[in-house]
Amino acid sequence: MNRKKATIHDIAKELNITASTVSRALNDHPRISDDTKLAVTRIAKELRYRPHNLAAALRSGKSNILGVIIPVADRNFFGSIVRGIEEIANHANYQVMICQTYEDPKKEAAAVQALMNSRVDGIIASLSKNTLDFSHFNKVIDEGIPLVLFDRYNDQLEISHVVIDDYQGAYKAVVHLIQQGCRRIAHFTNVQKISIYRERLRGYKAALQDYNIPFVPDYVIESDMQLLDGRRSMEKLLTLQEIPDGIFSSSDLGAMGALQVCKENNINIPQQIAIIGFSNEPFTMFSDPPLTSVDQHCKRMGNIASDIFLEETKLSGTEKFIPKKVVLMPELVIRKSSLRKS
Amino acid sequence: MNRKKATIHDIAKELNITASTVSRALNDHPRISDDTKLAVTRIAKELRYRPHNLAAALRSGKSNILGVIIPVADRNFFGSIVRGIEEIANHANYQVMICQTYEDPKKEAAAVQALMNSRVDGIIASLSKNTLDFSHFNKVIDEGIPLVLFDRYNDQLEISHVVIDDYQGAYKAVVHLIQQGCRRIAHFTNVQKISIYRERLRGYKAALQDYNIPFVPDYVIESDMQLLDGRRSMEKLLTLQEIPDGIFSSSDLGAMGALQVCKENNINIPQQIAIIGFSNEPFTMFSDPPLTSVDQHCKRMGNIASDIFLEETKLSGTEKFIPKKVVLMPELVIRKSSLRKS
DNA sequence: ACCTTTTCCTCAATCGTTGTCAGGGAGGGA
DNA sequence: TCCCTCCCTGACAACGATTGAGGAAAAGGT
Repeated sequence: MNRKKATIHDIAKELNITASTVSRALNDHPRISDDTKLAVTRIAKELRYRPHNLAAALRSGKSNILGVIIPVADRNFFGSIVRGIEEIANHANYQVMICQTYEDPKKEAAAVQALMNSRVDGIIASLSKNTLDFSHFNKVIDEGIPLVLFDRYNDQLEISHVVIDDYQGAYKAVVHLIQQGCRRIAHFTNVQKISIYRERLRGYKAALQDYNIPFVPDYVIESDMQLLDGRRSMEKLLTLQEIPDGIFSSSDLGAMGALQVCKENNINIPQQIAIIGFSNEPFTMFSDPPLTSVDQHCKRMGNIASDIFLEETKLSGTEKFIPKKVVLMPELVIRKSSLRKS
Repeated sequence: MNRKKATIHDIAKELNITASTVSRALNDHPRISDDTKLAVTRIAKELRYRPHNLAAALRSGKSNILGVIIPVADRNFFGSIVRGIEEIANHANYQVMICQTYEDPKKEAAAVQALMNSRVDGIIASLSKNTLDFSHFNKVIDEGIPLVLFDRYNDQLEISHVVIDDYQGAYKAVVHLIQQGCRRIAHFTNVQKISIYRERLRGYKAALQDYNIPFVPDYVIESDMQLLDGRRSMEKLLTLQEIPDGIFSSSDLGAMGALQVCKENNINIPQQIAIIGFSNEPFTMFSDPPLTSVDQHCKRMGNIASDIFLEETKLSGTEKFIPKKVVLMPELVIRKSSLRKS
């Protein structure tokens, strides 16, 4: 019977008042008497009234939707981020709209456009690995829509962002290796397009220097750092005259690949070669030996990104917010793959 | 300068035509001349016109938003599902809106409500573990909004859903154990509220029966099947007079816990005890020995859920769709934790 | 009794698009 | 020449909510 949904007009008619009053009553407007508010909410319940977010959004210019752009949803890191974002956003009464870029800059631009068309109140995003042209993000800024980037960032941009201190993370990891007695430390890194990998490399070099360990170019191997890449990189290392006695990989998968190859060659980990990964993916704790890794506090990163968005939203309208940068200190999670002395 | 966004009216004014015509031109309406279409798109680009999805949604009653409800985003299973859903939905021009329930039925009901208020065109959801009251889902059905459940399902409902054949998955796993020579096979399961665990238990029992292996109640252990639960369960098993020689766990984490305890007790895996998990989480391939597990084809499940949604959307309006059930055959991924004979 | 304040509510416009209905102009057939 | 189509476009009213301005009634002060 009640096929059609009830609107504020229906409530208004029922009570012989206007829709305006109903609207204000429902929004707890101070200049509406408690009596009417009560009556309105009562009838609203009776008629099973449900607010029409779209209509409200259209009129008010506020959709209460937060757009999130991630490379892929099925990686622990991004899943955790999404969780962290949603946790906070939801409490502030925002719905989260998700887009995946699959690391494709074109899809990234399309996602931005789609979210803008949906009139999201803000966007939280992580750059795709291959993004070089950032004009789609500038559009967002130009429109005055709060934008927060996380993890992957580019210094050309002046946008709020939350990242971890990749430099420190790498530094800590390498220092730990040194303290465990490693002197020939290799490093797996990605092509140097994206700042996080540059920073980690920088941290790696700095640690070596601080401990007077010579930097050996042959020990730095570039790849995509997936499992297979890690294996190949390790195999390459094994052909050197001076085989490394420690590896700091910028990805956990890369580290795992190396670990597998070492085991297959009966190389003792950590005694002969100590290994450290990056990201603290869930699988790191289950390998044998468990893999030491650098934790990025993913969920927290998501929380903070949401917080920044909310802040900027609040400020919005007054004047343009100055970009805010939050740097989280990563945490070295020490496990057996790097622990020589117990 | 162009602070305000261009609307179809702006385009119309520019060309001395009406907004209706512009709208039709942009939507490639057949009764608009190619000339006007061209002119419109040209001016549209010039004015940087961007469609206002909300306005269109309000008017047309179609938001092109698909709601997704999952327990949590930071678990591989659900991340993959989300990815699978978005992949398809995005191609069909839908945006995906995400809600997490954290396994809380109240949050689940709230999520349904929120999505309905956002006038999503459909909802894809997985039940929270503790949901017993399904009225919020019935509301969705009553409103005629396509609803698709995945993985976790309840037979009280008559709703389209896509699940894997948990019975077969379990059956295959246990048969594999038997073929590897196991005769005393234990099973880790969850409390029996949710059908997937009941089905797996059923498959377990059936396999035993088919191979004339007696069912030993002591070998079935109920828990939440997290890592620690798995450990405790294994410890419990080790106190029995007849220690099992095979374990089929309904979760990978549970299996991992058992595996850890076995290794700590110098029990050879798989020779003394063979172990199989369920879900084929990423970490299963990295443990030592790698863990045999049952793959659920998560991403594919997401794809199919999206497909069903799209189908129902197409049918919608004609008559009510009959609920569709898709059952995926799970795949036993055999790794060393269960492989005795090479 | 009169004027001022408060308190509470109504009016009407508006957000950007789309669907319906009607109409103008060109072209063809008789 | 007239009428009938066929194409294309215009006009207008929704969709459901919010918002600012304005006004009636009640309350308060002198």
